[in-house]
Amino acid sequence: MAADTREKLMNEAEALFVRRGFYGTSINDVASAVGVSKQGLLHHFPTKEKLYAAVLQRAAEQLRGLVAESRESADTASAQVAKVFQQMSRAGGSVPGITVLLMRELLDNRERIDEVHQWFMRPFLDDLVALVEAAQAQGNFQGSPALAFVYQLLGAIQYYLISVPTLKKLYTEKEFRAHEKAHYALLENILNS
Amino acid sequence: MAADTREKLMNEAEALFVRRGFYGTSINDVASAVGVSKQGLLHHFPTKEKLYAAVLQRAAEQLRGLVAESRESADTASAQVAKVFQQMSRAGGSVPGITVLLMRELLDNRERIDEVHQWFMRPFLDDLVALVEAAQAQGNFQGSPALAFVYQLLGAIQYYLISVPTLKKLYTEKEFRAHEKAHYALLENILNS
DNA sequence: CCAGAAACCTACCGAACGGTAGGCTGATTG
DNA sequence: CAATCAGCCTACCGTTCGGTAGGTTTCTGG
Repeated sequence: MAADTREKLMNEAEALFVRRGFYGTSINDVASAVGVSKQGLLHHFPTKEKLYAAVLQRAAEQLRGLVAESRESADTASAQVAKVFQQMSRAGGSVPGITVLLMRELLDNRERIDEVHQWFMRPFLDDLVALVEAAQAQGNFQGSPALAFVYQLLGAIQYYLISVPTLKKLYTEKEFRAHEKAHYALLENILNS
Repeated sequence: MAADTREKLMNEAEALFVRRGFYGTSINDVASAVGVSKQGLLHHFPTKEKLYAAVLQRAAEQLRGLVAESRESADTASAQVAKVFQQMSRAGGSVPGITVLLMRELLDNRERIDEVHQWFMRPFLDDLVALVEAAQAQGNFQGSPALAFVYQLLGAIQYYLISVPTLKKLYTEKEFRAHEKAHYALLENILNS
């Protein structure tokens, strides 16, 4: 039951950090959403930063897990790359939330030195770059260095993902659907180069 | 002097909202950074939201101004499009800050209804789409609807921009320079299609 | 020259923040 | 069976938050 509460706290914290960011989320909100007092939370995570770090760490592991999964489920390197980015770009599942967390990290940690920040991005980027380089060695994705290629895709995918709620408000249902379709077609096009 | 203080407050507020976001910025910080008491600030902007809205509005106007400028300085539609995105992707100037503001808006306003939010994005997007459609009518940027094309570029550019501080920490100076060069080359490539 | 508005101040408020102190309870274990 | 300890609680602390009340100075137009 202990690990259960801990996990519930992390789930709720992730959801709230995603929605409102680190400063916009209070540990009281997290705790009461789980049905636990603030001090119950502080028993598991002694400070708010520790809670945030735990959420980030788990998210980073999930991202790397996504790469590992794709590596197993497809045989050619280019298919593996396509699989990873397809998984990331689909709106269902836990990836969009992690995407928002990652973007918030990029925005918030622009100046302060944060060791958490480094292991959050670096291994994931390294995995992706290695995968793309393997595909390039087999003749795919020519024309740009692997990191630039990865970044182009990450940017297009994640920017679109965080824009979805806004786009739904800005455009009619029909317009949005058309844009959604065109967006995925454009990604497919890049992934088949 | 009155308008002067007001402008200084908006400048400082923009810088702090960019660095720490809405929740992470206190009106006290903004005021004392300008050398004014908190109530001096509240005289010009009666609530924190009003201050934030004023900053957003000005940023939106600057973005539209960027499009208007580019429209005058280049003759062909495709050259105008290229000019806009080149201006946006260069790190100097005020665009990166606005970019961060815009991304924070996308992240924070995912659920709450915010009329401010709408005019912040919509006119800028409409301008860009119109420009791209004009270029498409002359044979450029084929293959994707204008909005999807715009979004691909916005995503790649803005995601890279907010990543720069992190990338500088993750990679060596030499690696970063190489990535930077490859990134701009990739953008050029898209803009010449 | 003077009335009034604009600009800015000190003092204060209630609420919410992250965090500490210390107690209770039920399961584990020597 | 006693001791421990994780798990969780109530009560409280100092600080900071956005915002109000009300006064003072400075600029400005008739």
